[in-house]
Amino acid sequence: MYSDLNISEFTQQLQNTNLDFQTKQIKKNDIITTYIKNRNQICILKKGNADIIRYDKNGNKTIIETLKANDIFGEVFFPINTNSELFVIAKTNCEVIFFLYDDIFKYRNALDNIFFNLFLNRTIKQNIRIELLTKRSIKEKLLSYFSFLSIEYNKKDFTLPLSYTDLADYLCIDRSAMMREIQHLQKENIITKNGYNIKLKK
Amino acid sequence: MYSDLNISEFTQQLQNTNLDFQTKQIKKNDIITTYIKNRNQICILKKGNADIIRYDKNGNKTIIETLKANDIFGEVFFPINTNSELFVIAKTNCEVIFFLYDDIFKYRNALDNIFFNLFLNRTIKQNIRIELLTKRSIKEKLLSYFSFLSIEYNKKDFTLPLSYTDLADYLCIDRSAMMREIQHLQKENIITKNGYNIKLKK
DNA sequence: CATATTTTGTTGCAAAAGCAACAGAAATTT
DNA sequence: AAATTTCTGTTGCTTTTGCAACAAAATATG
Repeated sequence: MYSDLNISEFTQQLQNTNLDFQTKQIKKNDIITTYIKNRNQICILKKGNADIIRYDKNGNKTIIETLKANDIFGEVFFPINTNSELFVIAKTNCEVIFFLYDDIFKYRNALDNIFFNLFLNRTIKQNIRIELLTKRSIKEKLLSYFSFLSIEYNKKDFTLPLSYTDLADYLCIDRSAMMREIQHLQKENIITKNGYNIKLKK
Repeated sequence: MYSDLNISEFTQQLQNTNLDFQTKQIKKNDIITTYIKNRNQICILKKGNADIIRYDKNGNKTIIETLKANDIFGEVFFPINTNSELFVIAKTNCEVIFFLYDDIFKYRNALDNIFFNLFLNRTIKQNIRIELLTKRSIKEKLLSYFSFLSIEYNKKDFTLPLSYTDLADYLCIDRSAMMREIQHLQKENIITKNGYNIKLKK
């Protein structure tokens, strides 16, 4: 999309640095990687096609992302969440370069690092959004959102940073249907609510 | 999230470069920017909160992204689509730094540029995904997806790069409901379909 | 501080989407 | 090339979600 990418040239450049990386061949239908908290892997798909997928408790498969040659992926980009294990599956035979975030980070200067981090934070934020939007019901969307807030604030009770009207717009659902679902969550004793204050009861 | 961001330090560093940028104060509820094709703006929100929003033809507002201090945004990250004009609205008084992609790009060396582009392409890809997932109905999700393929291939007819089963997983919808909707699109004469071949009739 | 505007909370009803099931086609494996 | 597996196409039924509407509460504005 933006400018020319030449991964094989890039790979050659890599050889001339001290940057640690590994290249692997992966067979069709095999697992390229699973996202593991704190490993902070960054991968580049050099050849082939792959999917980042998740199965939820109802057995629904979600394709989180489809990957093709030159795509970058890895748990660095994904805020790992207890409820979901992510797999990257080779759809065809693949060639993959594996890095660690910290190794790449060392290779950058001060001004670059700021941009690097702004990009990284942006992509993590987008992934949170995608994680919410891929949930199949209003209830799951809400619970995932509350769970993210709970992790962010490191508390079981927190104040919504959004009005309910805005929250519905953010989750792309009908506000009245959302309010109904919040009532259900209270009746089922999963949350308590007091104005914008939400408490997760588990 | 990853490492320490210090935007005011960053701003000072910027003063010592020849990088072109502008800083503006924007009042609450004012429009910070609209996304305009080919302007390739990159912005950093230095202070305040803002939303990236879209109104669809039914008047549904969608919050595409919520922005807070240190967040990066701009049309560089968004594949602009004829159906949707995006606005960035200040939720509080804001201070914003404006750059152009090309100016920032000049400031980077060869190895960096590859990573820079990989990041950029990744974020664009995520935005496409978010764009699809924020659509309110199966019909709109399908039409948006077809529209993206049509733009990517630069043709009104194209072959799906996914099975129908996978497409449903990608769009997070039920396969049978999706097939039913594809039938409707054919009956309404909006598309023709022959196996994995789709033609947009407009 | 009185008035206007926006947001919340709620409901009955309509529409959309999901679920289950299965036959036939296509693709893959042995 | 036969057998197995996966995918498509379809349908009736159920559940979920959206829509419309409105009163009460909260917030913003002159």
